[in-house]
Amino acid sequence: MNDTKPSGPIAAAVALFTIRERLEFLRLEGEHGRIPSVPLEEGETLEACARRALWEAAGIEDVFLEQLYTFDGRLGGPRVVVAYYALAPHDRLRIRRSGVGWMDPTRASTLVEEHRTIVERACERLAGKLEYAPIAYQFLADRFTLGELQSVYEIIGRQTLDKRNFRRRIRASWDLVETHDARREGPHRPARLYRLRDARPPLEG
Amino acid sequence: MNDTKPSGPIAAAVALFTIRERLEFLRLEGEHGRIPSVPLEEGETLEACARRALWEAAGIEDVFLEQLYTFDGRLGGPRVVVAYYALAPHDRLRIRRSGVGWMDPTRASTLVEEHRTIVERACERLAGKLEYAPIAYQFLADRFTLGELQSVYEIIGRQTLDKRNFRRRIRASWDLVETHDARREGPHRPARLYRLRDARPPLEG
DNA sequence: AGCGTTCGTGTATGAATGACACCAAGCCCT
DNA sequence: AGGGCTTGGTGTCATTCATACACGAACGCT
Repeated sequence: MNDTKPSGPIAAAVALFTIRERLEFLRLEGEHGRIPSVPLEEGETLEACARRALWEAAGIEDVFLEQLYTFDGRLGGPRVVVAYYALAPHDRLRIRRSGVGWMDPTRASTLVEEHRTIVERACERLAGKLEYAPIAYQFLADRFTLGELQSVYEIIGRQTLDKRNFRRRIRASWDLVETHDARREGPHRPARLYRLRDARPPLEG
Repeated sequence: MNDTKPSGPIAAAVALFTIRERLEFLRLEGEHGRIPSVPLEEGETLEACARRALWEAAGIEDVFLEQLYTFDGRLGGPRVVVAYYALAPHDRLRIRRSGVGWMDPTRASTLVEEHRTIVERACERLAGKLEYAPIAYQFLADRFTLGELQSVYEIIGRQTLDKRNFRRRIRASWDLVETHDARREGPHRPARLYRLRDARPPLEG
């Protein structure tokens, strides 16, 4: 967590995103803005190392995780940094450490350069991947409404979408299962709950 | 090049592809099938290391190179392996070392497992990227015919394409410049030569 | 009972994609 | 010189896909 502290030659860094009104990422508080990052240990896989970074920084576990890119480390830091991004529904995250908070990725410029680059590239990957892979549900609970799903797309894509066209597109490209339950929330018609068939646990895909 | 030889904790490995009738990749000869791979040196960038792997194994330089994925190394090898894939036109490659040859990627199963995985994932990435990025020209000379370009798509996609639809698609999505030259080759009508506007040198993009 | 709010559905139009056939230009051979 | 062979180069039509758009349904609240 400090540039001058000696560390192993390889580290994993994780940009964890969640949605709470807006898209946000997990940021370590401190003079130099950083995201969770720890050196790779003996016998540890890269993915395990990335998960440990989240655990040690924030006590967070069980999130969707995908490798993003590997960067040349900076002088005084690790030799290389393997960057991951992670997605999780906000209400399933239990932050068990202090010293972390959420930040709008459009304000990533306050991070140290290397971590800013990771957050920016993760945003690009995320926006791109929404278009061709069913990952948006990683921000939602196991069962979700189509309205919630549409919100994820609108927030990440920064544009409103037509409700009917959106539903047609999702139904065509995702393998959704309509449950018999609905979510009632507020003084209006309840929304049907769906789940993804074969929704795998949030492991690397 | 030998599992038991000590090496640094980080290595770069490169799957170099070219097209010569079929899609082929550069393979090191020897009992255990391998692709070029060298440990990262002090002060060297990952990309430079990947280029050095190609240089030391085959005397090849100046190819298009893109990072693919970073793997956990296997016991006895480097701690992590940063995999790259490279593309180059076959006739611009000068192989200046012995002990290397070309192999059909569908026969990658004879490689050591880690390198087989790299070749397979590189093929997937390549096929996917053809659909949305103008990289196919990396297999061709600076100036190329649309027929040559179509061949690249057909070989990698393993299916024949309609000539007129292909040309319409490419003209719509690539920024092509029609030169005033043509390539005469064989007893038939010469083909117009095109080049890509802003065709950058084959560096990482 | 009426109001406010979100949920949920179909159609009509324009855009993009896929299928399809012929003449042109060159070389070779007779 | 003419005919044959081979690859280069072009347009239209049918289908599919994407976009724009409006209204009744179900609930809670007052």
